[in-house]
Formats: sequence, C-alpha cells, structure tokens
Amino acid sequence: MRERVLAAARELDYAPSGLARALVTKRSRIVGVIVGDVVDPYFAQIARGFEDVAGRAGYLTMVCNAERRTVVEQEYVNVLREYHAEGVVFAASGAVDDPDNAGLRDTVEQAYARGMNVISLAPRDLRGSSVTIDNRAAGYELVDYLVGLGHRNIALVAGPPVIGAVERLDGFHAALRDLGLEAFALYEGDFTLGAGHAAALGLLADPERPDAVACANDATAIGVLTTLRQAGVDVPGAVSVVGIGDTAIADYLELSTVSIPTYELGAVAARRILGDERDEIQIVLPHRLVPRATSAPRSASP
Amino acid sequence: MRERVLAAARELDYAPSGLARALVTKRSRIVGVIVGDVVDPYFAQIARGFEDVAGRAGYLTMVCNAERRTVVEQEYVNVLREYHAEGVVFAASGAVDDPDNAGLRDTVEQAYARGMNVISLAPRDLRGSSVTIDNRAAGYELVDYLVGLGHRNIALVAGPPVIGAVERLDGFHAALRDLGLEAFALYEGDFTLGAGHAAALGLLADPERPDAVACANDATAIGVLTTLRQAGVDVPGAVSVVGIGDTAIADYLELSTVSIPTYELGAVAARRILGDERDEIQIVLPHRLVPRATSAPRSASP
DNA sequence: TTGTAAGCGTTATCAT
DNA sequence: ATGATAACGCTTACAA
Repeated sequence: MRERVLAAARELDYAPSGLARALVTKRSRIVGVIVGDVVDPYFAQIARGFEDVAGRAGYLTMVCNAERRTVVEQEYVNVLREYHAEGVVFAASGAVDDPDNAGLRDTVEQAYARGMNVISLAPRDLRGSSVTIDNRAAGYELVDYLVGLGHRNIALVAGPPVIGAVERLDGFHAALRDLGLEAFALYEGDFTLGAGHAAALGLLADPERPDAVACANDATAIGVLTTLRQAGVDVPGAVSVVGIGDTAIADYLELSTVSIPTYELGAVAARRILGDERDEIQIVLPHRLVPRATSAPRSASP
Repeated sequence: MRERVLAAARELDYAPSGLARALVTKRSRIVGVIVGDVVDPYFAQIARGFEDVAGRAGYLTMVCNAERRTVVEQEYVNVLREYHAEGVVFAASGAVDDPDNAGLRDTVEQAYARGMNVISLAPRDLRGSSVTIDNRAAGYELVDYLVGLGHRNIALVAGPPVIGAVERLDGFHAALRDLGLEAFALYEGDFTLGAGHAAALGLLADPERPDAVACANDATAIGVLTTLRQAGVDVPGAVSVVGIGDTAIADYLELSTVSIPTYELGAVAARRILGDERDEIQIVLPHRLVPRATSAPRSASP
C-alpha cells in the first residue's frame, strides 16, 4: 500500500515542500553568510568553505553581498530572520567608527534572542561566537620576518579603517617598535590593487627607496609589486614586497605573504552552525608565514 | 485599535514569517543562481549583478556553488524547487559531452513545468530563456584585431571543453582562416592562471616565437603575460598577449581584452525573473574589444 | 500498519 | 472597519 503511494509520487514527480516542513518543524535548514564583497577572493573563499560543508549537510546557504555597508548587513539579518534562517555568519570586519554599528548590534541581538545562531569571522562587536585569525600577530610576524632578512627601512601600506585591518597595521608597528625601528613611510589603502599602485607611485616619487614594503593584504601587495616592476625596480633584488592573505594569485605571482585559512574559516563556521550548540565560543585559527620569491635578504649594495 | 496592535508588534519585536507567507501566496521571493565557481571573478560579478537588482526588489538570492559539476547543479535545482524558488539562473556553461546533461535537462524540465522560471547565462541545452554574449564573435574580433596590428604568427590558448569556451576557440580559428592564416600553436587550457603559465612555458621552449598569443580568458592571459615577462620577454614589444573577460585585474595590469558585461548579465537575468513573463526569449548582450598595453603593432625587427 | 486531527504563521474570503 | 474561518503543505501525536 505504501508502495502504491511511493509509486504515485514518482509518477507525479512529487517533491516535498521545504517551506511547509520548515514551518512546522521550526527548522528551516536555511543559513546566511553575509560577506563584504562577493568578488573579493577572500570572501569568496569563505563562502565556498561554508557552502561546501553546509550543503553536504542538506543546508541551503544564502550568500548575501553587503557591499561593505553596515546598513545592508542589517537589512540582510532582518530578511534572514523572516525566512527563519537558523544562523548568520558575518564574514566582514566592521568599520571602526560606523554610526550604524549600534543598529546592527540591536538587530543581531533580537535575531539571537529569537534563536538564530550567529558567528563572526572577523573582530566585531556582536553577540554570538567567533572564528577568526590573529591579525595583529600576522602583521607582527610579517615585519619581523623582513627585519630578519636584514631590512631596516620598511614602508607600510595600511588597509581601510576596519577592525581587522587596523590590527594588522598595529602588528606592523609593534614589531617595528620592538625591534627599535620605525616605519620608513606609511601609506593609506583600502585593500585594492589600486591602493597598492598609488602607494608604489608615492614610493617612486621619493628619491630614497625603502628596503621592503609590507602591505595589509595581497591585492595591495600585488599593486605595489607590479607597479614597481613596471617602473624597472627589481623585486626582490632592490625592494622586497610582502602581503597578507595568500589568495590564489599570490601563489602564482610568487608573492611572499601570510597564509590565512579562508576556506577553513567558512568551513569551521558551518560546522559550528550545524551542530546546534548554543554556547558562545571564540575560535582562533592559525595563520602561517609563506616566504616566496618577492622577498629576499637585503642586498649588500646600499 | 489597529494602532494598539501595531504598538504591540513593535514592543514584542514582531516580524512576519516569510515562510508562512510564501506557503500561502505561492510566491517565495527566493531565487537561485547556480555558478560554476564562486571564487572566479567572472561568476562573482554575475552574482553581484543579480543580487543587486533582485535584492532591491525584495528577493532573496541563493548563490549556489556547483564546483563546475553538472550533478551538483542538478541537486541544487531540486533543493531550490523544494523551497519553491521562483527561478533559477545557470551562470556556467555546460561541459560539451557530459553524461549528466540528460539528467539535468529532465530535472530542469520538471522544475519549469512546476512554474519555476529558468534562465541560462551561457549556451546550454536547457528549457527557458537565455542571456548570453556572442563568444564566437568575441574570439573572432580578438584575432582580427591582432592581425590588424600586423601579427601573423598567432598562438592560441584554449579554454576547457565547455560550450562557451569552445565557441571562443572557434572564433579564433575562423578569423585566422578567413585571413588566410593558421594557428602558430595551440595550447590546451582550463581558464586558470596555471594554464597560461604552462602555455607560456611551452612557448618559451620553442626556438621560434609567435608575434602574439590569444587566450580564451583573462586568467589564462595573465598567466602567459607574467610568465613571459619573468622570462625576460618584452610584452608587448616582442609578443602581444590578449585575453577575454575584462575582469578587474585585467584593467589593472593593462591587459588588452574583450570586455564581457558580467554584472549586466546577472542584472538582466534578475529583471527577467522578477517580471514574471513566462515566454522564452534569447537576449545577446554586446561585448567590446578593449585594447590596452599588452598588445602593440608588430615591431619592425624580425 | 493505517487513519484522523491539530497546528505551524500567514493570506484570503466572507460575514458582521 | 473588524472578526471569524478556511486553506497552504507539511509533521506529529494519538487512535483505530
């Protein structure tokens, strides 16, 4: 008898309604990951890691593109809540002095109270758990490595005023200070190729050259690297260039960098959301210095 | 009286349930876009374009990462159907002789019969509408441009065996043939930086140099470009290198390429899904040759 | 094993 | 304007 039903189901191409099921079971199997910019490989990799493990567990992942705007993040949290999402993950860092932070905080608080799991993948002042890396240490080790190579005049290219980027810069400065040095120069940046390009142009305009340039992320470093090389500067012969991130293209261009486990960040967050433990925890994933061909010991000639 | 209710709603932090609403109205406001690889900027840009306009219209976008596997696409269509998604968009090209194509075709057919809108953003043998570009013409124009520059010995780097890539290669060959030439060399590829790297290595191993290298996409071209330059070959002085795509990094590296309106592809698809017209249409978006600094007229010296 | 009834949070309809 | 009721497609619990 049940077989007849099953056969009929096959026949009529029946598929159960996830919506109806979610409504009655109170488990939507929907979860959202809010990224700053889908096009940025850093976020894309996180999304991939998350979706890989969540998808395998039968969950549907909503990748939400917030365009680095806090209000948009807040809107997404509300939409996700309307769809009874079981969790949200915030992949982006928050801007340092964003007036919208308070609003987001409240919205997240309410969603959390309603049973929504929340995980941040970068330092954020939000309820819930976090899975991050130690950005300050990453920055510190990078400069420490350059100094170990014999470099003394180290130029810095900062990231945008978001918490994670600020920590990296802090790490740069702390290492310099601990080693009795100070920055050769400091350029502003926003994590883009263009920022690196601009910084390199600034460097080129100066008659004095640094021994090395430490950048807040890979894109910036690549901007510096290609601009310098196109201007005829030997990298790493004359100047070493390093970044942070270890995105696919960094490996390819043989950029020395600090590897950040972006895929893992997403994957760990997913496991955390699926297991429905509600305690708030802080996980810090390891990073790793990856010396490659854009950094070398300081050359003998001045 | 209604004000008291509204006030209470505010107080209790009430938010309507999208799930329940979807169940009764038969409109989920959920739509999925299935990409081949979220990390690839080509797809990421499409996703961004789609989500931008869909989000503005109050729709929730599910970005599904199929890892370039047809079976995974099929699974996603089923999941989307369970959630009463109002539409799916296929952003990736299908593999040429994929045994899973038939299964996907059926699944899509059923979903379509159930009222799900479907749009392909690349040549695919699926029910529904399509928004594409003319890959063959893009390839043709690119080679035509190189020949116009005076190049005669043109090496080709192909993409993977997916329909769109095959068309680009077809275009390359057609242009060569029409101009009475034939390929200087042909390398296989898979749209990655590594493929370009490998092709360049092959080129370098040959005592004879081509005048130019036409690549199936930007990543491949960048692989060729950087490898050639690192080996001391002057680009574009000795060899011109061109790609297809016009991704962000292409602009930055001043790569000559054919611009493909990826964001628009997504945006147009979204408008199409939102307007609930059910007729099947074919839209072809324009591409545009973008000559930049990696291509130049053939130099006088042999 | 098979059937019946209630309920999830909405919208829609019809009556008040 | 307001209130009451059915229905959406499912799960769960309890009864036959």
